[in-house]
Amino acid sequence: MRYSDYKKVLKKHHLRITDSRIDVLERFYNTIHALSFKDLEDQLEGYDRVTLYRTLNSFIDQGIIHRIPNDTGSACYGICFETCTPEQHYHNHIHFKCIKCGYIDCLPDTHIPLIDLPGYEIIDSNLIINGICKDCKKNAN
Amino acid sequence: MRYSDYKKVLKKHHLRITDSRIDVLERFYNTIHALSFKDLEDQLEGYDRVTLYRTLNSFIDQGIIHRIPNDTGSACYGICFETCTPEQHYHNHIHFKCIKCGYIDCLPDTHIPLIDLPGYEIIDSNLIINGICKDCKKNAN
DNA sequence: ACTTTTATGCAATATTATTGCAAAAAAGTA
DNA sequence: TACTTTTTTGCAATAATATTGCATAAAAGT
Repeated sequence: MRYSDYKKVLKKHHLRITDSRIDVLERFYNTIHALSFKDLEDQLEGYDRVTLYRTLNSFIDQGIIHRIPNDTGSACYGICFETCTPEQHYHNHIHFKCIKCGYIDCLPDTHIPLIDLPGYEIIDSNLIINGICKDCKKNAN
Repeated sequence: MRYSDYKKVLKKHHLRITDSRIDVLERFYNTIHALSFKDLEDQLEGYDRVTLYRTLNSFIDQGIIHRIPNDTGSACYGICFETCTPEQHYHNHIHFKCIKCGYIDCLPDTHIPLIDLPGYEIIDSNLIINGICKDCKKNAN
């Protein structure tokens, strides 16, 4: 993806073209893992922390990225595949968190099984699977 | 449950009997929802924040409670059903988070469907379903 | 009753996230 | 392009969440 493509993504999601948005977007498109705030902060020196937080929030609001629940306390963010709009996030892929390398990956070809919960109204669901990823299994021996 | 029962729980999990552990345990047994740190702090005045954090951590280590991932950044804790030991947490029930009242509930009679992820080694999984709980549906009209 | 081990409270510090506001940059318009 | 309006940025301050070290207190073991 090139600068002009990132611009298109931002335009499509009704966001102004700014340096930090282009750079953050580039990080998401060129990283196979989900990114934490800290990842972005380390990789994008020069921007104020506040700017990065606001950039992430604008992306979430506009359906460019989604927040991935995490029991460690610090949120992670994954890029949304084609389906999300400013009106609603539509993704129900599984997230995998590797306990060795710590990376969280979106598994785009998976989907969370439908669950029937009588009496409850289900809006969406998050499935995070913990385990050991392919790379870490390979490197184990 | 009475004081003597809470004592038994703590003993079974190799923890000393202290006031804060008894009181925190009581809160978990007498609350149908999962509890956040803030909930406990509000409900158990008189204990230092640090003591409450350490009490929660000792409960997690010993398999009395489990941490529930939460995309808001502040962790929630649910009590473990009979199955957990200091060696390993064994629970794979579904968690339900109501977007109206904000409460997270453990659904003890459910279980997370087994997922097959070729190449990955799965250790455990967390499924959090967001929606509207029975109570809030009832109160809606 | 005494000793050993563990937990608690306090103070300090670290980490993560948000807000207000003036200056800078982007987008819209003539 | 020059000008205006709107939004974004950086800085400083502050809030919210979590951890550590250490002396004292309490629990458990003998």
